[in-house]
Amino acid sequence: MADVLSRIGDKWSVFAVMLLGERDHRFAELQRGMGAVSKRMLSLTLKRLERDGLVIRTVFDTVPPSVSYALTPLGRSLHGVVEALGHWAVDNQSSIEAARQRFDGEVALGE
Amino acid sequence: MADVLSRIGDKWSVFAVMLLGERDHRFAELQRGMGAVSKRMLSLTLKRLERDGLVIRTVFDTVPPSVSYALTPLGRSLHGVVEALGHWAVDNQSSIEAARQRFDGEVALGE
DNA sequence: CTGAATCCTCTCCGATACTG
DNA sequence: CAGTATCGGAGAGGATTCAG
Repeated sequence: MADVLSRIGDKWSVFAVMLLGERDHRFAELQRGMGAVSKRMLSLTLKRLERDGLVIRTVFDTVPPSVSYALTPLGRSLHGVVEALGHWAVDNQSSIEAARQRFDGEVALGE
Repeated sequence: MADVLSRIGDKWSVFAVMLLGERDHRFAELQRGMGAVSKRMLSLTLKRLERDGLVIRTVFDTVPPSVSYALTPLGRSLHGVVEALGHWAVDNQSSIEAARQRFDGEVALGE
C-alpha cells in the first residue's frame, strides 16, 4: 500500500488528476494549469499515471503534433477521492497556518 | 495548496494519521505499527504533524519516560479523508498492478 | 507542440551514535 | 523509552538542449 500511496500522493499527480477530472487536457494546457511544473516532471508524471492505468494518452497525427490526456474509469474513481482531499486542504489551510504560527511562536519563546 | 498537499500526502504522515485514528499511540508503538520507519523519520513526521495542529503530544514525566500521541479535532477531520484514500489504494491495488504489467509488456514488445 | 536525454544541484532519508 | 546530531549515499527534480 505504501507503494500505491506514494504514487497517488505525489503532488504533481494530484494536480494532474484534479485537472483531468474537469475535462481532457493537452500537454501544454496541463503545464499552464499546474503552476510551475517543468516539462520533465510533467512528462514523467503523466507516463507514470498512464502506466498505472489512470490516464489514457491519445496522439493526433497532425501538424503540429497534438496529444490529449484523459482519465480512465479507474482514474475517475481516484478523482473523487482526491477531490475530497483537495477540498480538505483548501478548507483547512488557514487552520494549519494558524497552528504553525502558534507553534513557531512557542518554540521561539522556549529558546 | 501544494504545500498542504505535500504535507498530508506524505507517506509516513498518512500512516501515522491512520494509526492514530484508531487510538492513541506511544512513540514505539507507532514505530512498530508503521513498518520500516526510522526513528528519525518518525520523529520528524510527528513534529511536523504537531506543528500543523493535527497531532497533540503528551509527555508523562515517569521513569522511563513515556510520550503519547493523539489526533486533535483537526487531525480527526483529516483522518476521515485519509481513510477514504487508503481504502481506494487497497481496493485498486490489483488493478494498478495489472495495468502496470500490461504497460510494461507493451513497451517490451515495442522495443 | 510534445516529448526524450543530459547534466548538475539539492534535498531527503537511513544508519549510527549519543543524551536525558 | 524517546528522542537529537551528524554524516554520506541515492534519488528527485530544474534547466537546457535536441528530435520528431
